[in-house]
Amino acid sequence: MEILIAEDDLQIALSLKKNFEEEKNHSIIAEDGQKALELASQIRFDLVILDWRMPRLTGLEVCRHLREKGHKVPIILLTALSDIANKVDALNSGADDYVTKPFSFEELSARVKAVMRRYEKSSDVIECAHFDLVLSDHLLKNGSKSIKLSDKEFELLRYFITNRGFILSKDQIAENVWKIKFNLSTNIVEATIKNLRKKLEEISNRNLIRTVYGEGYVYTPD
Amino acid sequence: MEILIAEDDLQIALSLKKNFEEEKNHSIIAEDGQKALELASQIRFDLVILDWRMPRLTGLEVCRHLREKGHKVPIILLTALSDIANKVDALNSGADDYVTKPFSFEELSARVKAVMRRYEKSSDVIECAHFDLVLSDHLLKNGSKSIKLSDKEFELLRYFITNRGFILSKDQIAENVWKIKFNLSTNIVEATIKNLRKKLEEISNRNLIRTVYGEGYVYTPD
DNA sequence: GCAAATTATGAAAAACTTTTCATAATTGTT
DNA sequence: AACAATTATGAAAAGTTTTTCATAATTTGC
Repeated sequence: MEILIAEDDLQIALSLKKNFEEEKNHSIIAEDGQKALELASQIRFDLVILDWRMPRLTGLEVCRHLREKGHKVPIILLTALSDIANKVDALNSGADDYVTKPFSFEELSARVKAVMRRYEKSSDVIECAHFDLVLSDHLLKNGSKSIKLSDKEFELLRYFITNRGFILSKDQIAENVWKIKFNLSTNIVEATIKNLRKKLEEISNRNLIRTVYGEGYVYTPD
Repeated sequence: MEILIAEDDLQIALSLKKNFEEEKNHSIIAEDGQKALELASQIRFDLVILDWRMPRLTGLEVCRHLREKGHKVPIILLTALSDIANKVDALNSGADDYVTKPFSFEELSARVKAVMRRYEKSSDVIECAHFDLVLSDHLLKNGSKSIKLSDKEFELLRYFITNRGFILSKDQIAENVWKIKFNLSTNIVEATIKNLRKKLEEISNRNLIRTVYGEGYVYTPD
């Protein structure tokens, strides 16, 4: 992992660098805000750690500039200040998290992991028990097979997955997937569920969508 | 937004509920960990707030159980403890964030917003200069409009975006987007570029795909 | 076990997407 | 400016997806 450490206190910066290196991560130190902004604009980092108080540009300013330019890199702010207004500012500036000084490397590391987990989780693939769902490709995948879902099948499955374990009525499904106030004169939900079930069966050899008579359907991944 | 507040101190719980309601959010209070787990398993919440110290099950235990069952709902832990080990535990348990008691509603609210922002934005959206591209929906969006791309248009645009600034030959495009060894007897690339250009023009009022005569096409977002 | 309600399914119809093809417009070269 | 090559475009043809509809199968309560 490539980390940018923006911190003017060289003692802290070097200590962080050493600790990150023990975790097999590579880091680059920027000694002021301006340098940090330049580096982050030129090099692709996996994580940016910004000290709040720095010469030339504060961490908050660097963070805002990066977000304005559309950079999505995970950012953690280090702040020596403990008052609430600043914490609120930090989170509203587009930073993903902040750590209050003084902190142990252990605490920073836990926050880094949490932030990275969030970024990874919100990735393009939802890993389900019996298959992976590739969001941007609308593709069901397992080790050997790969099945393309139609638009409606995909949206239906996504709705089921985000509400796994809950009974979803046909009205609810129609409203959320088809975005129509449900009009009982159609059985489009049943028809699409039939097609989705067929593809889910093909990939998982299971019936993952259970019918609850009179109430609706439940998606149960187990 | 539907919020679950798990907090045994009724005074705190009711104060949170009142504050959330002022922000037009609906909340349900669970007075112990067991209740919280049951509610979260039955009802679909947009956010779960768990007090650390609760009768029957601690917030941490509720959090772990929910994550084990595959629930992806955003979770924020409230902790009265300030020692590092617990903060680390909190983030490693699958919670998205934690707030240390005592806290102001303002601080909790900022954290809620940060957590929700992360869940919503995630990496499902590529923010381009003149529009957003929603990957899973194959949708071009700006403030006012929303245009659906067909599968091929989407894959073509994604290929252009990931290779912005580079001239891409028709052979390259055909090989990467259509996954066919190119067979010069078709003008499918030109045809699809025409349609994609029309939609990009509609959303951005610009010709973002430039033709380089004899060489190919370049996507230039500026 | 029967009747009423509900859900499942195959197939036709309607609506879209993708591809092809013929022709028009543009570009670079001489 | 004229030409040859390349790219753009409208429209038809082929292929998919979405929706509808009629009928079959299943479930629940009596």
